[in-house]
Amino acid sequence: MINALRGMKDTLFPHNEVYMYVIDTCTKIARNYGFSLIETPILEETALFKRSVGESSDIVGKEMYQFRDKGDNDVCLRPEGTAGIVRAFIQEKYDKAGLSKRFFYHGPMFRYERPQKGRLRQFHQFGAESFGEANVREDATIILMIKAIFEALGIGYTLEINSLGCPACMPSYRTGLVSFLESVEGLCEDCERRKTTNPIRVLDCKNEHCQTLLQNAPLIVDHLCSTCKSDFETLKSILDHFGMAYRVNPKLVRGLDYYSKTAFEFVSSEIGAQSAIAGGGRYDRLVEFLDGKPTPAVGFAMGIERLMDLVKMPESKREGYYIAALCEEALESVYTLVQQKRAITKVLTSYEPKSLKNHLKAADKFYVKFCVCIGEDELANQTVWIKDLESKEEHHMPIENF
RNA sequence: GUGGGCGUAGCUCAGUCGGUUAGAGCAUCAGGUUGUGGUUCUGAGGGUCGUGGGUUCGAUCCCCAUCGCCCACCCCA
Repeated sequence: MINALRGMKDTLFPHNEVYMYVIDTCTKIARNYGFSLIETPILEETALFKRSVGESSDIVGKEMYQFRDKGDNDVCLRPEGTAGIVRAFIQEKYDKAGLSKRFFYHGPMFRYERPQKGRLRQFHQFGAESFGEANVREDATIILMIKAIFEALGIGYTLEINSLGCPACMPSYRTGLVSFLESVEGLCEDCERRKTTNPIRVLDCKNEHCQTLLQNAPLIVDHLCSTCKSDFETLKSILDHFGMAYRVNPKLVRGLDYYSKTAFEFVSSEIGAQSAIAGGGRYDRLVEFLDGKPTPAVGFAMGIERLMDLVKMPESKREGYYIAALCEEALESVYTLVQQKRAITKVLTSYEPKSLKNHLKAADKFYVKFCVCIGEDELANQTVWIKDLESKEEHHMPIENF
């Protein structure tokens, strides 16, 4: 027997109903915010991710599904959505046109990791990217949009925000932090490694000993330039104004290299260790990193599988018909009726004549609203017998009126 | 890559301190006399006890290996 690859799942009913519900809800809200759908290829040139996500990140370093195709191109299954969209934005020359554009997307992403709760090798994200808008209100808008989505889906969460600074203030903070870290003795192995790869992440270490050593570490929020600082204040005041509760987490670092200024993460406490359900922020420099004209941008992505456990689905309703025969002679007219009715609504049937009791059981299991049967009496009178499975009302009607 | 846990019916799991026909619940199917569902009653089908090897008179149980799944670390959605 051949099974699906590790970390890759089939999605079947009723699980995929939840998936569709999430996508539909997100899509509707994103449209209200002026975003339009973009679809980019799942396979892209490896260089795209190396340059955008960053060589130093784990994603590029060890988690990419990378291979050579038959034309000897170095390609990758996309590990995240933003890079491809930025590529498309530039390829369409929207950067040169100086247009502001808002896109949303959803689909599979691939990372070669050990699967665990809330982590798959093929997983799905819904996300949105806004290009050309430097105003911090756009950052706030995106956070409020996610808030609207989670409220619509009935998902509880907490929001953490941070500012990562900009090219004016981040580099000097970073060197300051690194020299602080150099002065500290006894950091854990991971942190020693992070000192060079991603020093800010040291602040986020879960090792208690490290945390005590880091008590006096400099924090980026205390070293923001005046622009970043006032933007961060504006962001917070907008969130306050709209009743969006948040916690400033000065140690919040987005995993991907391209973020600047606003960084945020929506977290759920109900889904295991992988608790980030949405994350995003501003990435004003990514477009130029990918050879486009400098264009400010901000976006987010949410992990659909992580959401699916939390979604409260609306109650499903009985829908459609079950149409079946009580005797051999009725099979043909049943089959015809079924095909006719399927032009209008959901119809299930049985190819075998069975007892009324069996058909009712089947109809109930399929969760349709009406059970329709044709037997000897109905054939003789050219009628159908129809029962509403909710109200339990039943009656006959002429077959041509059905 | 590193830890820990687990593989017995379609699903969720019992169980055998190693002993003869391996169990339950749910699900499925068939019945409870004439054509009435979601509740109930009766019955049936369905398992090479993950795979391979070893120990033993005898292994689903003990040992080794292997594969797979889950959870956690790392990192992220």
